[in-house]
Amino acid sequence: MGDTVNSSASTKERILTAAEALFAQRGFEGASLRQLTAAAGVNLAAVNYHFGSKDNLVEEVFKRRLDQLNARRLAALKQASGQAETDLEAVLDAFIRPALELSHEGGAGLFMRVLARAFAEHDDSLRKFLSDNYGHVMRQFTAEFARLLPQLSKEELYWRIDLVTGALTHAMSGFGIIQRKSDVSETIHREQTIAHLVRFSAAGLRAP
Amino acid sequence: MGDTVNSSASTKERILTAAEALFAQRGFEGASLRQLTAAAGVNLAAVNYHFGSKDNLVEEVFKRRLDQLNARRLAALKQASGQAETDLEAVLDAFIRPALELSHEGGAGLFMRVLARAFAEHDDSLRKFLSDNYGHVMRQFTAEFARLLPQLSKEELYWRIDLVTGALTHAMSGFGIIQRKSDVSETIHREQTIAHLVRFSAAGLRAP
DNA sequence: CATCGAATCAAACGATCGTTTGAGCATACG
DNA sequence: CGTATGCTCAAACGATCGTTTGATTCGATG
Repeated sequence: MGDTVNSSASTKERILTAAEALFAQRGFEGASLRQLTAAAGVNLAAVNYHFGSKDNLVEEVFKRRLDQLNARRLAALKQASGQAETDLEAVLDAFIRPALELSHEGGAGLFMRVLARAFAEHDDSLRKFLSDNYGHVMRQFTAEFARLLPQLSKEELYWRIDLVTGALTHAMSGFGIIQRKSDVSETIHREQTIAHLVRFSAAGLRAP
Repeated sequence: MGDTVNSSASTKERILTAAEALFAQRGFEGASLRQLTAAAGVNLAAVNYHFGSKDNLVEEVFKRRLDQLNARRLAALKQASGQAETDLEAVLDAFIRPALELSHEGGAGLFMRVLARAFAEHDDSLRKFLSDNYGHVMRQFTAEFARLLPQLSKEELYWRIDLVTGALTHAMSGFGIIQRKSDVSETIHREQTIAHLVRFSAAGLRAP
């Protein structure tokens, strides 16, 4: 296993990139700072020097990608809801596409596995962290869904959005039975995944 | 934090029960044998004596619950598909209900968080393990879904079952925004969860 | 050129990890 | 009674963990 980082990047960037990939592979506790710094090609002490602690590094890895995801989702939602006739599929696409795009790009493109793992870690401090960094985006999407699905009660709507999130997280984690075939490009596979998710979710949201 | 185990159970049982709860809380690598044996009220060496290694213990924890889940799902499917007119909702109930029941009972009732975490861990050996222990059950459900949804191509069907699994896993992990309110009993909350999952999934499976 | 501060380095720190050891205890069997 | 067997126990093993230290390097600044 060779280095996976661009040696021209700054030490901080190289640590973040290597950490993202290694956390996705081995988990937060399973990935040691020695493995991490070796993969990044930096000194062991660099993590504590630049980030203070391993926990802070974990938080920075999250923040970096969550900020991207939030920004792309909001931009996509703004465009979708700006149309003359906004439809449910367009809003779902704005919700789903940025997440899947981020899970296939950037460094080793493994951030979403990290996120899926974090979902399973499931402690309250993480819940609060995600709520603080995610809440306003989810509220905007929820409002748009509520406008498009006026027949649903608030509780019913929350439930269904939650289930859409579950299906999306599962698809992003790459754990499902569906594996990309070698004769299908990654881009095409992603588009198929998005199409399946949007169709399935739209029907689920519209359920009688 | 006091002991959480019945002191009358055998050492092996007490280890399994404590391990299930602690793995769910702290993860497989985060939960140490010293925490685990202390919670179980047994000696540190007891794990290696009875299970050989920590890895074997993890596997036993999985096997114990997966066997239960498989048996209940197959029994429920047999009953559902034995009806004169089997409908999609009944098969989905047979798929979903045993999983949610198991996630709310047994020891601290936390096994499904362990499973959800394992989904996120996501390495190939685990995939193979789950495939070996899960495969025949999933094949039976898939066959029944295929009979009830003849308009779907095989690939389309696999995709949608996978998304149902994602929604179910997410709901089981308890991470969603929906929290049980204190004035709702656990049983009622579970029934509501099942109802939402079945309705959402049925619509998703039937999507045009 | 001299000096200062940021960055990097090898080395070591104490803590904790999974596992092993060998003695001690209890019950069952001849 | 003597011994064999299954189990529990305190203690220790080496390995690895995150973190800290103090020296060293290096470019920028006065």
